[in-house]
Amino acid sequence: MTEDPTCDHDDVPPPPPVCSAEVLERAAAILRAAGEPGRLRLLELLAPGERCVTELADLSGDSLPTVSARLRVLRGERLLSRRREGKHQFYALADRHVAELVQGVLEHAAEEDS
Amino acid sequence: MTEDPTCDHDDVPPPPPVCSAEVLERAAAILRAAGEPGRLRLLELLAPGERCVTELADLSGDSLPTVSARLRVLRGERLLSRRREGKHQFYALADRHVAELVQGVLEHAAEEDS
DNA sequence: CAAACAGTTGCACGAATCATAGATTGAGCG
DNA sequence: CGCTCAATCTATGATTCGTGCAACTGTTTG
Repeated sequence: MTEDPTCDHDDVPPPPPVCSAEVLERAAAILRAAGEPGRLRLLELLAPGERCVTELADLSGDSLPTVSARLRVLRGERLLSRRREGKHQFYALADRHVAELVQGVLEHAAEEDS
Repeated sequence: MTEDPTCDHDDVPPPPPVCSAEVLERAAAILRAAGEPGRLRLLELLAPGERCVTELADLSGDSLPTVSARLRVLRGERLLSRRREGKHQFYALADRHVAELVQGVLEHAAEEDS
């Protein structure tokens, strides 16, 4: 916690960038929401297009309350949008930004499968 | 868990994509590692270039053991690389993929600051 | 070799998280 | 109106996670 890092560096390379704490918290929340296998699978299933909850439960093989809870978290972080049609509730990825994020991490994980 | 989703869909829009469970788990682990404000801040601080642990502790304002633990998690998920020089341990982002991921989420979070 | 500095690790505690089951709301249909 | 299906909400229990404190490893210097 010293003001001078005590490092032998005479040339402190780049200045501290640091972005606001709120943005940091928001970004972390988004990552954490997607950082669970069950929820990430839902995002993957929604990549091609919207789905209703029952479909998602069927495709993922998880119980309906569980899927609903996962969707709730994802929507809470604004990663998903919701649309009502009859007695079905259709979920979809919120925007292209989300789609790219998911696709990016999935690719990266697939590459370094080692 | 019925074979037919019971939805009124006669045209099941796109076929299920689904990627392997291991890849899903890996990707989730990566996201979860970055999905904590403290660790995300470290990633942000490392974006311009490598830093030693003491520097990072000083810049972030957190205790040295805390920073070390955070770095340990990030390196465990292969988000960081480590280099030894004298009695200093230098950490850096593992590859450009990580840098893009961090930058992407940070931008997205900054935009929808609403 | 001993001292000082840079980092790491082990342990315990408090906090947040996730899955399960059961009750509940809400929308269509006979 | 009563029934059924779709989905969400509530409460509980187990687990994981992050941090602080202290002890320890490893490296340089006198």
